[in-house]
Amino acid sequence: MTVTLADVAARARVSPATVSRVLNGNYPVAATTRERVLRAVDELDYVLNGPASALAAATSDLVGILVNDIADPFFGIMAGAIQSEITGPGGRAGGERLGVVCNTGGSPERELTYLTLLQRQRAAAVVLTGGAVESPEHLTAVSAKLRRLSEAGTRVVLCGRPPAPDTDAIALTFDNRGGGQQLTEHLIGLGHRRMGYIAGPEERTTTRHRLEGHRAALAAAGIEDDPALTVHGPYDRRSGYESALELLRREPGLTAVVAANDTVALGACAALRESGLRIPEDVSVAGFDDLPFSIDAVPALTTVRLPLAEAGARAGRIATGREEAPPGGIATAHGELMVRGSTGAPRG
Amino acid sequence: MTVTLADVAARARVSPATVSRVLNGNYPVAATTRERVLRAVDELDYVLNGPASALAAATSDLVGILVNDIADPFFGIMAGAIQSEITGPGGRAGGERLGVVCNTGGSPERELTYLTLLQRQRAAAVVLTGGAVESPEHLTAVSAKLRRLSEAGTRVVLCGRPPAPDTDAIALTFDNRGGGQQLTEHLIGLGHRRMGYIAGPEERTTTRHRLEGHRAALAAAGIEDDPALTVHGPYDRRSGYESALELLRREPGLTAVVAANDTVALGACAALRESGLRIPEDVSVAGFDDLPFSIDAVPALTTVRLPLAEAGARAGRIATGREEAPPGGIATAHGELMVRGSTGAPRG
DNA sequence: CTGTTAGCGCTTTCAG
DNA sequence: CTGAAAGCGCTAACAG
Repeated sequence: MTVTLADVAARARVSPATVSRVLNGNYPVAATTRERVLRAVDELDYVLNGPASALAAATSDLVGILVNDIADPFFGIMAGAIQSEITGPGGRAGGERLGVVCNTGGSPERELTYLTLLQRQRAAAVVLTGGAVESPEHLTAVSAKLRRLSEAGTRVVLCGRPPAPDTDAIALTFDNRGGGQQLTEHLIGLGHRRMGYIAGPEERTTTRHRLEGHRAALAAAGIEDDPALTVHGPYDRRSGYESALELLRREPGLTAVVAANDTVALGACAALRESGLRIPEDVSVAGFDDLPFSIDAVPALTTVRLPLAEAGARAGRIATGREEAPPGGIATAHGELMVRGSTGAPRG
Repeated sequence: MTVTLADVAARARVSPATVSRVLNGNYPVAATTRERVLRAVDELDYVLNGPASALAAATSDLVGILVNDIADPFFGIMAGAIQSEITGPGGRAGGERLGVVCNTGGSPERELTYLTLLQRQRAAAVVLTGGAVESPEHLTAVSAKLRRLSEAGTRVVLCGRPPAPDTDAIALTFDNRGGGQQLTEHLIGLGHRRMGYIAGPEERTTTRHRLEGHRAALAAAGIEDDPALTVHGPYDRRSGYESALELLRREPGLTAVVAANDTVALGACAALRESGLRIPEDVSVAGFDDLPFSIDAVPALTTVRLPLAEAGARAGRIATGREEAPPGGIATAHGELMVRGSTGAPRG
């Protein structure tokens, strides 16, 4: 029914082994033989059977990319960069790898499920993006899974995620702490003293690191860190909107709002505006990530640019073995402060 | 080295077939035997070999989702909805399907490549999202590929994409033409007569349909369709920015700009603002899609909301056989006009 | 309800 | 440089 490698072999009048060799291109084959085989492949419209090939070779051309939220450009940009480095010539059979992105929705269970699914597929590599959940059980469960994957020959790369202790995973992290600190220092430099902070979900590393940077800046400037001025919520617009309102309620004298990321910042802007406050005259607002839409906010958002695409591309290359792992298996990329219209000196 | 089904069988003191049966859960097995097997699986930390299983069963648990641009929330929202309906219990082995998204970058070649890769993996289903490229060669190539996939038992679903003639593909399309028409009718109703149109890439169906709707509205109102007032470009912010400038150059008397989608509209807004024009007092602006950020534009964007998540979820269910295909294999979802602050009556 | 027996289609030594 | 043969790990009849 469906065309198999044996059919191709018959048509090209060679053995199946030879066909396999030309398809995989990893073994010397006479030019004329190769051509004959290729012609037969073409004429029969043959497509290699991936599962059979993966079974025999004990590894597949699949590369999994895990993201927390596929609808969020933060992950979309990284995933796109990773995938474009992965897909293309260089895989085993037929020379093509299959880079696929899996959406965990931020759920630790789904992350584990996907990891198992990819392990089951004997994936060639797995790239995990975005902050990790810090619950101890999940951390050990993920580490164990990653170790098992490594043992089975799957390359594991973390992109924009802190290193996983006790694993062979290569980590390309972002300096969220440093970025957060820079941002708050900028605000302090403008004269702000009463600043609200809209943080991400409590248990994520990204949240914690950005917040730590913020607090480090406050401490360095001798500003008291009032716990009432920090509110946690998901990384979405709605959280920004509601948290900004809550902060205003708690401290009407606020002169600036620092948000966990750009999306949250946009929500905060909406809330402030609806409360009759001007940005930045009455309240300054800052975000994080510098996603494409941030420059279109009115006023344009002050934020910290993260090299999302660059890190993703590098992760993709490392995952496919086309680039060396960084020394020690860890590399840190720094953010760049982008000062724009949404921050200014406080009133009075 | 790695644990196989035979190891589990040995430990549970049953035959490999029995282990397979409890794992696939598609065959009666005594409760006590099942339990014994499950325990062995657990103790051995056994993970099914996907390729072997797929080879033997002649189908895999992979479901591919093709998107044009993974960094664009338009696709992210659809892909997320599709994937969440796909992943989860219901697959063959171990009860889990692997929904994976593939980023074509809008390139017809990469689309075909991914399709071949998925065919090679014996994917259970494939969902293609977003507008298709209309070049005749590509159209026939894709149709041929989809036919081949269907023949091999892969379910094919199109989501937000026009039907593919001569294939068995189920199509869930959007009424882009109707949406475009409504939007322009709204502008005409406000009194606009000189409107610029920033269209998407020339060869895509989505572009053509939205433009046709716009023109239909013009024609119905007896407004001449000046070709100079339509500019084509990619579906990105930059195109919106530059095209708006170009339109202004061609027709300084413009009172409204209709954009191919929200992202383009945002770019246009930036250009207008920088040209010293107020929105909507001097120029009205409208988008399409109603992506989450559109409500945060200042002023909020008038646009057409498309049921992205709903369509994606349905596509996911159809792809996994949990929902009937619509009659005739085609269903059309309509957009909803969202009138917001970015459109108003023209000057004078 | 459970075991036995053939493969699924490819890769990979091992010989030539 | 090419062929023959032995599986890879699982599923699916077919018996029992």
